[in-house]
Amino acid sequence: MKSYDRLSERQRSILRYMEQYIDQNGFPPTIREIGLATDINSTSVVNYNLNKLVQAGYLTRSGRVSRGLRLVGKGDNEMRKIAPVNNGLRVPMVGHIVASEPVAIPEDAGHYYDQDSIINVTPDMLGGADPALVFALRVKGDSMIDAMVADGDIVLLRKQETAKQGDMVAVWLDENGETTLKLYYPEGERVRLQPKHPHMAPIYVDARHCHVRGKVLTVIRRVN
Amino acid sequence: MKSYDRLSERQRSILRYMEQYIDQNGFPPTIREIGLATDINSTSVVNYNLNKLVQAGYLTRSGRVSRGLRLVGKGDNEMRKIAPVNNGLRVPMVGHIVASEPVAIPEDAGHYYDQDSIINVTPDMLGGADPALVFALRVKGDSMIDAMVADGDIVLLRKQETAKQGDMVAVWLDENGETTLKLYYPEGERVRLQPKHPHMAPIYVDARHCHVRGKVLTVIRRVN
DNA sequence: TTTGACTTAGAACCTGTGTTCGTTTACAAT
DNA sequence: ATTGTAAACGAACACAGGTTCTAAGTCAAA
Repeated sequence: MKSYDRLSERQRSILRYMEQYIDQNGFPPTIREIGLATDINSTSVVNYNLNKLVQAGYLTRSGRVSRGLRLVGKGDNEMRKIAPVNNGLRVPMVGHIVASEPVAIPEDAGHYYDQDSIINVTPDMLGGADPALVFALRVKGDSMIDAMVADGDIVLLRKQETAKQGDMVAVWLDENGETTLKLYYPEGERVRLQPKHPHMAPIYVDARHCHVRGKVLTVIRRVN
Repeated sequence: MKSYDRLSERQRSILRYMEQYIDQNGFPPTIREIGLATDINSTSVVNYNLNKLVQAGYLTRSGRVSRGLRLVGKGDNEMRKIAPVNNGLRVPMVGHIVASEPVAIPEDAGHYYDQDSIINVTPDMLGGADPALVFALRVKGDSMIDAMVADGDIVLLRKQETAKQGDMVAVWLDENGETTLKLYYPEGERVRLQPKHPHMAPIYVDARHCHVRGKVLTVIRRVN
């Protein structure tokens, strides 16, 4: 994963246009307007490059709303963000975690996540884990609500096949044919999977049919 | 047309909302958003009043364009320059949010936060909000567990005194003498505070004794 | 009471606009 | 050549959101 993102001429051109457009109109342009102005004949390409710019930290987007663009770094007050700060890390979003569907865990080498699915995080969110082993999943459905994880949440996991008592892990259950997030408590032959929500009964499964995929490091939930 | 029209309360309300919204999001609101915020339940009425405001010279419109609104006399040139900005932003952690204790919200005036209480986040976690208005709180206790927020979680909030329907907000309740996180649903004289957890009964409070402190943008939970 | 200007509602309509997806090209590495 | 990946394309989709229309409620003046 190459880490220098030199902006392409196109991306620079988009920024230039946006700056001018906003200054001129008081609101950001649409994807199609950007395309027209920068000689891009496909909205998806504009969209693609906009996401690149978000990754590079040049702007932020409000998903699914028209003109939901915003240039980062508008004249702020104070020192707030002055300090260079450690750079963000980039973590691959390898898919969704849904009940009744296995999770595609990135194998040692062959990973093929598309660029769009890379999220930025800060080092402290990894809790010291090797960034190379960290991946992200988006939670679909409320099946993990008893683990205090809601639909749409993003979980950062560290790839590993074992777990310590009390770890919050993503486990594949042969029996149920699904992957879930639970608290992990090995008890000899069997494993107790304790929902995090108080007053909810634990699940017991055979240790041989319970495969740890990764340990949860952080849960991120974007609200609205 | 008599040009000396004093603005109606509604129209003034629209202007107020627009100003706040633009400041907050960097682009103007939609007709429907305006309606929602100013208790107008018909898009045509909003449209009607917007045209009035144009007549009165308070704003200009770009026909048949989404968010084609522009406050007149409002900063055209606000020094929006493209600042590369690396992926990290710094957000002050202003304290804890606990049942039965008020939250210290940072005031506009110059404030000084000590190093330890600053956390790093990435721009996309702010959902387009002005970084200068964002602050963080650490959740103490399980009192907000019905809002899917657990002990130890960090919540990123945007400082604001108003909220839209469905927003997850930090509200101060005179009655209970505490601040909590809930989903905000204004219903005329009263406010319905809906816990996020399904199958849990909402709380109803008098709108006058319910003060919004900030809107939750993101919830971050470090596991283990 | 009637009239007419002003304001509000609600729904229907339809274009604008973000999103997604299958495909294709360019280029570098193996 | 073969493979893998970044980048581009264009079409289709879905719904957000501006526009328009009909109807009705308010209120002051006649």
